[in-house]
Amino acid sequence: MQILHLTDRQLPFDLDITLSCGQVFRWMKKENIWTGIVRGRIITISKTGREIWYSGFTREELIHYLALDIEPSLILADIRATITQFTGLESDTVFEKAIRAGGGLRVIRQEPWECLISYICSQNSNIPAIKKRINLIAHQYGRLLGDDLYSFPDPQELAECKSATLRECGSGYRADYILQASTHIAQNPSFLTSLNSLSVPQARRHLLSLHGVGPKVADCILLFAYQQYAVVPVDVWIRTLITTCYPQVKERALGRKECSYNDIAQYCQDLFGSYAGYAQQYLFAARESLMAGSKL
DNA sequence: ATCCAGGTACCCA
DNA sequence: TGGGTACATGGA
Repeated sequence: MQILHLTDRQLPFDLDITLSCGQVFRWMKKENIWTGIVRGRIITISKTGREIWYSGFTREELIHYLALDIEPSLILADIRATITQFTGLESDTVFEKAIRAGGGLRVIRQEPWECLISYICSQNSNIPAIKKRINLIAHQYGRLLGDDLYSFPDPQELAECKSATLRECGSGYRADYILQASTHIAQNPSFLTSLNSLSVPQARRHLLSLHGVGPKVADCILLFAYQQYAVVPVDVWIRTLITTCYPQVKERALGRKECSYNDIAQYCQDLFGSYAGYAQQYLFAARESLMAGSKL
């Protein structure tokens, strides 16, 4: 067990929100200790005040995974400046409310492979169901690491499994998506790492070529696994929240019945700027209180 | 019981 | 391109 003391520049940091907000699905909290599996290793993290107690990671790995090397104040300042520039207003009530609720949230650095499968699994499901599904897949196909904790299966391991048993993990119709993506990655081992050297639009096109990966899933992977902080995944919550809190966005539908995926994403990028994806996470994490506040 | 969820593929005009 | 629908499953 090691200790990391957070500096002023690393604040605010909220471990609970960061690991439970629905960006990553396999962390579990028991008696103030979070346990997770990253790259086949068991990791524990807990936080009391400014001290982070951890095991399984080196200090550098911990900082990298939790993105503690990025100063939240700089991100916040950038987003606020863009809001002011775009709206002409001094501050944004909705965004500030989200920050008060969850300003300590960090967008963590996930492994591309597990992130890809996780978000294929996520479609048309609520977060508790997604967590259960992914944990069942790890339990079924991963290696036992100890204490009922399993590694996330690698592409070969998943590619070799049967559609029917995948469905027993609660995957439903997503089983074939998982299978096809696994097969593709197993046959093209450099697929995910090669995305690092591509532009965002190119990387997005590559991700969209996978069966079962649409715009929302591709954008989640770009944001969570490739640190493309300007990318804004648009799920049903964000769509509802943006159209409710920022009704001006409907002007962008231009004769169409509803805003398109891209209308919403582009509006967020115009409003929040180069950290729009980060801003999206703040809004997503605070969605209940924000929607309650807007009486809808 | 009914509705809905960090959507996508597929079809049609 | 935009609009509609089926899809398996589990949570609330």
